[in-house]
Amino acid sequence: MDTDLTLSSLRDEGHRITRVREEMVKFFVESSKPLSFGDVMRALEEAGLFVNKTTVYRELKFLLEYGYIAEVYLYPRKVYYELSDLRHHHHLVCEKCGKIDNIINCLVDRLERDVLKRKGFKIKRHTLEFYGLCSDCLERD
Amino acid sequence: MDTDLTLSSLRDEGHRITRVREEMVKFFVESSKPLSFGDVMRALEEAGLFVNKTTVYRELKFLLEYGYIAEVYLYPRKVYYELSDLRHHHHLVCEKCGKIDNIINCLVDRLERDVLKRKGFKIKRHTLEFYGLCSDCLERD
DNA sequence: GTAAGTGCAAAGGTTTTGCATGATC
DNA sequence: GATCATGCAAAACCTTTGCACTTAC
Repeated sequence: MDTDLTLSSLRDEGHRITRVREEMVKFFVESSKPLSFGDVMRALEEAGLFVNKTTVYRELKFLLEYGYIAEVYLYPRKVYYELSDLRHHHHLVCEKCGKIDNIINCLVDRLERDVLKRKGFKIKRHTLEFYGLCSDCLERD
Repeated sequence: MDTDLTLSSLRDEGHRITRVREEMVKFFVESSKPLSFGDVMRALEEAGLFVNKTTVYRELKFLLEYGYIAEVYLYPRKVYYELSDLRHHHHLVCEKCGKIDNIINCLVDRLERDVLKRKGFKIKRHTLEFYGLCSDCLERD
């Protein structure tokens, strides 16, 4: 999804396009990794938009509510947000530098059928996060 | 690990065994699922121990610090704790009733070798959580 | 007796709410 | 101009800290 398409979609659904909304959508579309509340605040400031934190919290909630972004919970105890229409993927979290990367291959589907059979649990979705050392930190070791 | 062994281990490491510590260790040993801060508070009250929340937070921190329990982050935005010496496993979280169950088979190891090869990311650990409907909620549907 | 655990109150951090003002359509 | 977005202050919520008191060893 690109920024303009997303904004059109928002407009079509009857939502207003404010400066903050526009910038935040842009950040999410252009980001290759999940963004925290702080990441968004910082990005807005860097774009010259000095917005109140309440507004950012409300906008995140808005984008969540209308399904444009999704929440991701990563160690240590932090909430991140990312576009919800990304291809199903998982995260690589470097435990040294904190860098987050995505991997888009998911081999868990087979497991899911197995779990339903063994536990009678109908899986609707899953999260899979890997923690370790990114290639940069591996080299520096 | 059983309760007495864990308490002996704590004693051997020079830690004191208080009533709160003893009960909390017991809860964790006997629980088949991760416990939240609130779960622990409630369990203590049910055992007739009306303990200050500060004490519970401190005890959780203590058990974490000495590696007796580990943190688990589950939707929606909640921290849980579980024994850290459990066999490697994953969680089944029912999105309707909130019940949490464990599954002890992990087929992700193969994936990890793959990720190192493709991304140069050295995986040290991973978390895998399944969200869906437990067998009880499936039946009631 | 000493070191560690506990309770209470207060402080920190993060997220939400209420209400008056401002912007978008 | 009606509705939605925003800023500010205050509240709510969760977790931690400081300090005096108590308990385990």
